[in-house]
Amino acid sequence: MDRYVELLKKKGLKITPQRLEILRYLDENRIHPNIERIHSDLKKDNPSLSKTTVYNVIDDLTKADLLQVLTINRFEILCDFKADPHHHFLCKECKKVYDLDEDFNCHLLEKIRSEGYQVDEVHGYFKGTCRSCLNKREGGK
Amino acid sequence: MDRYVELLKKKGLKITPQRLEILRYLDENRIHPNIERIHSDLKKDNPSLSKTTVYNVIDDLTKADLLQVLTINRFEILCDFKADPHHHFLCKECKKVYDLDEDFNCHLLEKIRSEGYQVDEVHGYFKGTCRSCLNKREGGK
DNA sequence: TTCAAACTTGTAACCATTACAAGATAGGAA
DNA sequence: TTCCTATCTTGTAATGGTTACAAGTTTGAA
Repeated sequence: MDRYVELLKKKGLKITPQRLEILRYLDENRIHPNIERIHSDLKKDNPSLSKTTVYNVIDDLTKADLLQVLTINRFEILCDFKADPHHHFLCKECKKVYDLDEDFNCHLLEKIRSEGYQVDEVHGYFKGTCRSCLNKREGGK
Repeated sequence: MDRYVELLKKKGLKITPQRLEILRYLDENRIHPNIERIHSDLKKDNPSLSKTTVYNVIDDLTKADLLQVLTINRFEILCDFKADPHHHFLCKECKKVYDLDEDFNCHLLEKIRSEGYQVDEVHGYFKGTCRSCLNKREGGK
């Protein structure tokens, strides 16, 4: 059985071509695309795809914990296929968002849990300038 | 000299009553208010205060590194008087944002710096349920 | 095969944020 | 102190991403 069909079934969601396409797209394109990007890319193969559907599907899949939505900046919603939880680096020059695969070894998390908070999500957003943009600056001198 | 006048002067910003009021308000009310809340609270003493001014001042003060803007959720901009950098916990039930004063002891930060990234900001957003809401649940049983 | 619930689509509405222009203010220079 | 210009504040209008809605379609269980 198709990997994405299985994911949807496991969550009790109906199998639709739109959901499968969006899941596959996000799994195969780990570029943290915004809604506009997802819509315009998938429209190429499915011209009738509505932007409203992209919003709806992203909502459904996020609620089902198959995706996560990044709020790393206030200008757009970025979508991220959620395999393992991981953190993110936003380059303020080229606006690219990089995955940080390693977990931060986090004392604070244990501490706030011990204080009685129930922690469901941990988002680490690092912002600055990526190596590629730093190199360009050097080169430009 | 007034503390807030000093802050603005240090950053080369003009001293205006609106900027002073907003700075003072955010310093004295560490509740991570959104634009609407800041505007409606300050309007009480200054009825002519425009919401556009609130937006402008928040922008200016953020650029001057006197404030930070939280993008902990995608529904609103929350403003935070920036003393020391610190992280945040969002309770998904009562929507309150708590300050986490302790730094997370972060290996990942050192690691990505060592890989050549220039890191200017670290935002830690923890989400879940706060103790107060957990207690209410227990009590409600 | 049937059928109700759920999903997709397009359009219209919403509303937070931004753009803009006119008037007011701050603060350095004379 | 007065003047003058750059900057700031204000209200209104425009923008554009997101959501609401209703009609038509599809899914999947019976």
